[in-house]
Amino acid sequence: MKLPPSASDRPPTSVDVARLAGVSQATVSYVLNDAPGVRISEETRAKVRAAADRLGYAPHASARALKTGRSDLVLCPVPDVALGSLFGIWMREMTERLGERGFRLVLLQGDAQAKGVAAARAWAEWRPAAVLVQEDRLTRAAVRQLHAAGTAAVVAIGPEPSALTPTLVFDDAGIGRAAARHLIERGRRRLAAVVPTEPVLRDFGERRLAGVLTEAAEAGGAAGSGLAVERVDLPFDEGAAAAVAARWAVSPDRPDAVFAYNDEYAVLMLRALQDAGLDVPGDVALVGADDLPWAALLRPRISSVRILGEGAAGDTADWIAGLIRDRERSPAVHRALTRVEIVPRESS
Amino acid sequence: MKLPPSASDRPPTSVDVARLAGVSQATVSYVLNDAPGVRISEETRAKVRAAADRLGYAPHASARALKTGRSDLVLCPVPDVALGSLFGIWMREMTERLGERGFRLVLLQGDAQAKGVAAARAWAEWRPAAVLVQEDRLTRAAVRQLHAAGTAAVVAIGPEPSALTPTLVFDDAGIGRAAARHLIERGRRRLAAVVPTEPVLRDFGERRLAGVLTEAAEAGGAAGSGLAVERVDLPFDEGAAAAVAARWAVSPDRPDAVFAYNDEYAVLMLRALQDAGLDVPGDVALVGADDLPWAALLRPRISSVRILGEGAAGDTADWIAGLIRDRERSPAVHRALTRVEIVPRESS
DNA sequence: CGAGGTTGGTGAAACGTATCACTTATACGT
DNA sequence: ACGTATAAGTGATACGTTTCACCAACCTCG
Repeated sequence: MKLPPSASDRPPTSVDVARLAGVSQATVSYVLNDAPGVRISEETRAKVRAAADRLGYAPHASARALKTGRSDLVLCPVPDVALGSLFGIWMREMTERLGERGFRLVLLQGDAQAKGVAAARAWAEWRPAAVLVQEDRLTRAAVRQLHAAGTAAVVAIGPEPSALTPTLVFDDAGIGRAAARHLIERGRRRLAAVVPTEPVLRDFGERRLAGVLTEAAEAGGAAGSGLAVERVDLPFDEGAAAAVAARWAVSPDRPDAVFAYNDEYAVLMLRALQDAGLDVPGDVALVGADDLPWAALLRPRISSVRILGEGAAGDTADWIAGLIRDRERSPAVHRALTRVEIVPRESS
Repeated sequence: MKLPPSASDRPPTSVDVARLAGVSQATVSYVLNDAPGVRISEETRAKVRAAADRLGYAPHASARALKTGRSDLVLCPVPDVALGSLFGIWMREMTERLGERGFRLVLLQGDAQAKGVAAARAWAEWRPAAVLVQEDRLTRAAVRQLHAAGTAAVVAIGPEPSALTPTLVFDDAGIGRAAARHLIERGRRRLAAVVPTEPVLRDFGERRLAGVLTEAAEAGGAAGSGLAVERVDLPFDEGAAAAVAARWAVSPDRPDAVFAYNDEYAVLMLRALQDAGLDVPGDVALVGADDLPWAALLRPRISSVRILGEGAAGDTADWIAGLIRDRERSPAVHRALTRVEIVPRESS
């Protein structure tokens, strides 16, 4: 393959394409963008496309963003890329669905500490169409900064609707509810819920615990009580888990069921409970969450709450696209990943 | 907090800042960029900065990129965000280190199928300073396309130096070597190495297997042989693993040690081996990799190869920055994550 | 045969920034 | 007092697009 006769060493521009095709630069723009309501003959279109191809022309996104005043970027600053496989699946699908609607989802990470208006200013520099960000990293000033910089949609991600801006609600409480319902149906009455102490996970843990409490309260009213919920704050540490298990081993009113936040904490609790001489599920039932593939391989196989991520991203992408188009006339709340189901196995 | 008296609803520009500060737009640019070799009084600098602050001015990154011809973006198209925690740690550190050098690392995902020149054209649109991408998604035409669009550094990520462009070598073979060395030192002679059949993981698996083979060959020469390595292609499926274990259970020359690719495959093999009546580590030793926290909690606790990610990113960031500055005079190969160590536990 | 519509384009003006080439005012050396 | 050096800053241009306002043919029809 020969190099096209490049007039210079600078990247080819639409002017170069126009020159090669023998048309004006405006025509190139119209053709390559398939501009609606513009009449260009098929013959000319073919010439332009051929010229663009020959030159390996790639439009200058920055020039376009400058001219139009906004980019097709949807920024998503994340605290940590490895937030779990569920997040990865959701992200991949969101990327695809937003792409179909003309947007490009981009992950920023690293500036986990950057919050508020300083972070907002950094995000605003690329004039994104939308910013998707964890609710607790937003302030009123940050939202205003982003809007002032032309960001059409500032979307908070959190467990409940934000007062500041439209919110994408991830229903972590529903995970706790599903776990609790399952355990109660199996006849368990004294539930424990693990809340991780790690910075990022704690907030999710709180919500999952809240779901357990909600479900227990409802079932308690219906089934005539006897229901109790114990909260267990736990770092991912074998010693800490062992201490909890040791306490339970000698306690007459120990929990007969544990919702362990997720499958990783479930294996932590499993080990501790077994080491303390407690049988799972005989003495204590155990439920994790996220349905990680390897959790089904343990002894006993661990029951888990599965979150159904597939297919839901299309609606969310539509919501975000709508928000970008017209923030006023779009619903301020969208719920994602609401479909959860228990996968019962040997541990409960 | 009151809104600054915004003259319009458009985002503030450097001209607005200049007007408010009573200076020219050029001065604003010089001050806010700390331009070297330009003499501006401290008094004026203060005025400009105050005005920018009052207006909530955020520079228009696209306008800057258009003017300067290049952006500070380092694009990293990844097939899947949840590539494992190690990748996450490495990414976070790279983001930080590149940030210190004036670059912004950005993750693109989703277009996993996009390869070659079409993908390159899409990446080139933002005129990134560098593109970091899995080696197998590059072609000669793609590299040329990116360079033609002004990308200073096209970096391949792969197990060995690419012929096309500078390469960031991730030494997966070293992981296999470390596992094999450990097992051989423990007196094992008939090794098996698991290679996942999943699309993304297979390539890594091949490299880890290659490391096992290398180490076995070297040790075989020294220790007087008897060493054998069996390759096990395995999907993450309990039935498939059980079939392998069942075959081994009745085989006189079954492996006495398995390197399971990673900790997840290790638990898959562990379950299958135990179900087949084989003792771990009595009959078969087992080693995983990635040192996931929960793998240490199984029965038996699983030995693992740990990759030391911390601290190595600074050198890599320097290398990439050097590549961007002067591609010709920079080394064409950089090795990352070369420090691995075995974490021996009960399973080996 | 000329008014008016349609087809197929073109010219030129921004968008917000960086930066080169100047300009003005003051200080300095003799 | 004169020329020169320096400090402090300004004016204007160009980067590559999109898009608005035109324009030249050609066709149609009374």
